[in-house]
Parts: sequence; structure tokens; C-alpha cells
Amino acid sequence: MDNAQRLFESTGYKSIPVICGPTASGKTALSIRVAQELSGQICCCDSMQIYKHLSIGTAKPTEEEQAMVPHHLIDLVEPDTPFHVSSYLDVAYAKVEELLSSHILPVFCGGTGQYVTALQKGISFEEAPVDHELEEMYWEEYRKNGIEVLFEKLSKLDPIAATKIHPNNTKRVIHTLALCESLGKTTEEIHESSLKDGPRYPFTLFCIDWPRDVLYERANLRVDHMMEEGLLEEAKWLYDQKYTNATALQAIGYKEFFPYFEDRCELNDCIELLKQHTRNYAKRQLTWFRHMEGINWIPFDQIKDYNVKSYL
RNA sequence: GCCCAGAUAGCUCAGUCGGUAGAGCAGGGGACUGAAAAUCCCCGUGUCGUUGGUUCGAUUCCGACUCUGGGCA
Repeated sequence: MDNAQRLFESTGYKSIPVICGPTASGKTALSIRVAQELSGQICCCDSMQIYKHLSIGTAKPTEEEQAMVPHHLIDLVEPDTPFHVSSYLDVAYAKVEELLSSHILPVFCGGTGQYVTALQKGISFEEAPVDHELEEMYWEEYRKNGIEVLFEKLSKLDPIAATKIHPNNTKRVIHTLALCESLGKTTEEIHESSLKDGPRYPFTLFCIDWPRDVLYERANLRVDHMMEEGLLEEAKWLYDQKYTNATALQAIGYKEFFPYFEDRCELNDCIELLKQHTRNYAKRQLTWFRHMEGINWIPFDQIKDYNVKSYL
């Protein structure tokens, strides 16, 4: 990673800032201010903003915001294109390299903890793809016989993983099983080799901190605002695509309206549910960030004048 | 005004054939290396509407009252 290091040193900074925070905490505004101050450009770190057409519901930076500072790593693929951490890392590193070659500092901004951690730790995923047919086969088996047999199988194949994964977590049991089998390694071996190169770049993490009740209130208000901006039409569009397995269908702000489109639910109830899901999500994000190493917490009343630069 | 049904955790409700009670949701905490805005785990004391009565003992049975639905006038 000498080349990357050299490129990075050309910026004159010691690390790349990553603005994290739960949903509705004000990441976008802060990242724009920081990018402007550092003459940097923003790289989004968000598992849903990478999808085209999903803009209002994913709280993508608006056109005006994007006009203030160039934004990258958003609108990358159609909503039915498979995309995950490793895909993200590929495009993210490519973008960082591109920016650094022009002596521009990337300013990361996003709420997907898994992506942030992958960057921070420098996790590298094996080239060999997961055998999806195998995974599908296990799902078949699960539907027929339940999880027990599969969990047993995992216990034999990867005993350590089996102690860490709860049997009820079907998704993870099956995925780990398929992963270990297609790579011919245990998770421990996979983790070890994934960390051997170390972080590609030094990152400094920031997380915006609000009192919980205020954050929830902000989340509620933002949903109302999204409705005014035309979220319903955006959700209808996604609904009308009739995607069956798209990851984008998991996005909060869309699936909640599907029952309404099918006349099975009042619009207001869908909105309330959406608010609920947004709050639940914010809480989950916070547990992730709270347990990350080296986070610099930005108190809510210091967002406007917090000096990110002095930490870089 | 009369009749009926309710009144139990923040919300929706279950339950106790009389020995002071439990689910879902919310809320809190946590996990997390290839779907992560996903997935999963842990955490449940509340004058059981008020007030009399019966009883060793009532949230549970009986009466009255209050409130909320619904029906009849």
C-alpha cells in the first residue's frame, strides 16, 4: 500500500475524516461544511444511497447540496443490482485514489456502520465469490427441515462461529455456512487473512451525538418533510418495478408504503410505521458507533463550529 | 333515561375455576467481516377504574359509582 500512502501524503493530512451518525443527525450538512473548509469532496458511505432513483427516502444530498460540494459514491447502480460491503470497498478505494491523484481530500460521510468499519479496519474480502447456488440450496433445506440441521452442520464446519451466531439468526447461519464452504476456511481464518494488510488509509471517525428524544423527534419531522418532498411517488415507483429480490426493497421509507399501495393499510398508519422504523434504525446505528474504536463524538450543540480539521 | 360490553405495563390486549399477573408493540441494552436501512439476542411491579360487601385472603365473585364504546329510547 505504499502507493496509496504516498498519494495520501500529498494531501498534507494525516488522516481521512469520516462523518458518522445515526439517521437524521445532520451528517450531510456537517460534511458539506467540512469539505468546504478542507477543499475536499464528499464520499458517501451509505448502503442505500448507492441506488439510483431512491433519493428522497434515502435522504440523499439534494441537488443544491451536491452543487456546493461534489458528492461521490451515490447513484451507482439500479435498485435491483446486487451490492454489498465488498462492492462498496472496491468503488470507495477507487474513488479515494482518484481524488488523491488530484490532491483532493476525500471526506467520508454516512451511516452504514458495516461500511465504515470495513474502511477503518481495512478489511479485504477474498476475490472468490460466495457460492450463491450453495446458499440458495441451504435456504431450500431450511424451508424443508428448519434451522437445526443447518446449525448442526455449522457447528461441525466452524465450531467457533457456531458459538457466536445465534441459531435463530437464520440469515447469518446460512450465510456463514455457504461462505465457509465456498472458501474452504473457517470464519476465524477468513477474518485473519482479511485483516493482514491493515487499513488502506488512516481514517479519523466522528459521530454526531444528540439526546435520544431530540434525535427521535428530528427523525419524525424528517419523515414528514420527505412526504412533502414526494416520498410517496418515489415509493410507488419502486413498488411498480415489481422487483422480487432487490436489496433496495429493504430500505426504510419504501417498504412501509407497499401495504397502502395494495389497499391493505391506511396511509397515515404507514407513515407512523415509517417513523417507528426510522427511530429503531437510529438506535441500532448508535449501538454500532458506540462500540467502534476511536470515535470522536460531536455534541449536537457543537456541530456548527466543531473543528474537524484539528483532528486530522 | 334504559340495556349490553369494556375498564389490567407507555399502547393493544390476554389471564387469574379467589392465593397481588403476562404477551405483542413501544422503550432500554447488546451482537454483527460478502443482503447491514438487513438479521438476531437480552431486559416486564403494574394503586389489575373507584368504593363497599362476601372471604383467612379479591385484580378475580356480588353491589354501587365513575369513565369509554355500542345498542334502545
